[in-house]
Amino acid sequence: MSSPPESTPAPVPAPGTRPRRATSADVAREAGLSRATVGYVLNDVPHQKIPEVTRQRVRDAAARLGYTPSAAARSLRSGRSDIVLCLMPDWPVGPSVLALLDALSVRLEGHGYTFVTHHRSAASRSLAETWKAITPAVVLVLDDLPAADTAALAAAGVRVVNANDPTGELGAGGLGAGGVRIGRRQAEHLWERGRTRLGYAYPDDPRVGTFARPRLQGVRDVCRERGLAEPVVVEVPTEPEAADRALARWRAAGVDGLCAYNDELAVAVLGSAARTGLAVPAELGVVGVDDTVLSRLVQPALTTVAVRFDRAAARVAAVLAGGAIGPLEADRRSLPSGPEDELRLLVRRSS
Amino acid sequence: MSSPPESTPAPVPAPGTRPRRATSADVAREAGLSRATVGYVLNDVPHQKIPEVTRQRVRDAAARLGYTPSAAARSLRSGRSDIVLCLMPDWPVGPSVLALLDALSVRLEGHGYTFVTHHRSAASRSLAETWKAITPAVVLVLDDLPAADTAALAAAGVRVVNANDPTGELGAGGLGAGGVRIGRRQAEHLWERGRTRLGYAYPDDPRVGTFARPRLQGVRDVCRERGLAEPVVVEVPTEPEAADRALARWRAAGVDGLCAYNDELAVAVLGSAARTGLAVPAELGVVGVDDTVLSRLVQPALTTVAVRFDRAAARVAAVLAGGAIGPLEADRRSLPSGPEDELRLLVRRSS
DNA sequence: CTGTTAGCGCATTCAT
DNA sequence: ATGAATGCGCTAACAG
Repeated sequence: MSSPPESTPAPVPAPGTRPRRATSADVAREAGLSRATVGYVLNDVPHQKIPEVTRQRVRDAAARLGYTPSAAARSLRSGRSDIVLCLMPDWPVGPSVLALLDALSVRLEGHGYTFVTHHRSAASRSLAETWKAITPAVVLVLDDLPAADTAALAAAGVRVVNANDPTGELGAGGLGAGGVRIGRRQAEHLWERGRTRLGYAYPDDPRVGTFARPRLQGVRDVCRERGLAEPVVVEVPTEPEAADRALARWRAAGVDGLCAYNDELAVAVLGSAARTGLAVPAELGVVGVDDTVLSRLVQPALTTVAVRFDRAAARVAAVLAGGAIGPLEADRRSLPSGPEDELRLLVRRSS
Repeated sequence: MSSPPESTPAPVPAPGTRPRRATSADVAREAGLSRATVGYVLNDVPHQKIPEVTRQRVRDAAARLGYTPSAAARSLRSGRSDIVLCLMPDWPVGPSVLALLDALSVRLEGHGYTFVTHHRSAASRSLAETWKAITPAVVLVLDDLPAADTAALAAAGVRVVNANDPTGELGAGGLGAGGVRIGRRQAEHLWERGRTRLGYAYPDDPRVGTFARPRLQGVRDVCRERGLAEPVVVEVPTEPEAADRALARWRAAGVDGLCAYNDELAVAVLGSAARTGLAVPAELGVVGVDDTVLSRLVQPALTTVAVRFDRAAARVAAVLAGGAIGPLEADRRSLPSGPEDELRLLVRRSS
């Protein structure tokens, strides 16, 4: 199979063998220049003064050959690739996060990066294996990372951006506008509708605590500001019976307005209300988060807080791409608006 | 900031500068051997006869230095990386697909691959940019790929596996047990429950046709075999009004058993039934697909077909990892069971 | 000024 | 068990 070294050192690749990808050397040959010159032109190196004619010659040759630099060689040289690796949490992400990923992907492409995600689960091997196989330029972490991994990544010189660290590069807004604002929006809405006793449906899964805590905090803040009593927080596993029990507790406490961690829990409450004959919204107003497709389809249709991912993505991408650019700078650049504009309240029937 | 070249060309990395990653040369030095030997040992090259003592010496040194081969150098040499790239469709994937990805990730890691996904959307740049930046060993395509991209990938020698191509490497089972079986299972169940006139809720989004068509086909097949009339197929956009209209049509046609493309559409129908006062399951039996968390939470709880992703993933991973292994071989190897065992019917209240 | 030579970054593998 | 070559791109130092 291996072709023995021909006596004639043919620079012409054997026709029909395998259409080897064009390399910078090929471009150099085609243009009648050296590989160095090709590199300088194609990378727009400032120190080198190369006349426009030559530049064009190189670019033409590159185009003719369909040249694309080898990512492997490039990252071997530079130590890192153009890849932004997003580490997905091991809990099931909702559609909102997926939408954000889509938007983020487009955004980062605009900055010359390639955006990929890695879904790890409890059974996964060490994270180190993964990022070493990719040598990403940046790692975007959606939930918390084990300290060991954080340290290892830092040691390897990989920039780690944590989407939920208020002290991190993304600032308090974090990803998805920051949970506090979401909770605030829910509570404000219920208050405006005349609800005076709020409840909170908190997720059962400890893994989503990073997201849930700030949201609940937002609700708490509003209650305090408006002079309402503390919200009645109930942890609700995603099971019908659990929802029934939770609903009973809220009823006993006289709750008339309920903020749910997300649409899923909100629907659980809606289902429970239907079973037990509690009238929504007459007796209880319910607000979810995510604008899941289902939130429009359930009966009654669910009022929910949606995150505008196009905006959130723009902000996050700016931070990820601009290494030195802090969140404030980034905001001022590409966004006239802050994280608060990334939220939208969709009022439907359930509130 | 840039450190000028010292007059003393110190082979010792300046302490405290940057803890450069250990290379195979470092291991060689540490073990007092050559880089070649290190390579042979660490890669278990069969032709080379290296005594066990030496092997151990190398392994110890590698462990001591925490050596990990540079992925970049490796793929520069070999022409491809250890990455399996999954191209996500540009339509919103459901939780079932996500679960499969998780399982697949774990599985492929077992085969020495790194599994990453790329979410592209309509606004994305050319796919070529993406895979050239990654040089994956295999590309797993979830929906159809533009012909141009398929050709380009093939030309570059990248293996493309299409999850939904019955003629492809994954065989008729495809990913997720193949849609036909899913539809069959839904219809069989309704038939067993005494439903004699079936309806089908077909998704509105043309992009999911690849998944929807075979599922509907499965329902059709069962109707034919059981001597039932053709199912009443209605395209249902995910909007409440649309669901209402669809439900009206099914009622008019005397439908008493409904198969929905997925849980989402099933819930839409459930919501519509609740609004219009149609009794489920008394007057209409409803079966979804996916076992969404929500399917348990809605009222009435939804009967649904779940895919066992652990099994499906094992099968797919075996095909992806074993280049030469056909689907049949793969099945025989790691799975005593075929794709039909990858399905499970969860009977709840709605049927 | 313009463009070249040469060597680095790492792992793999043939020929010795 | 090893030296040397290979894969490809980047760039400091240098020559025309």
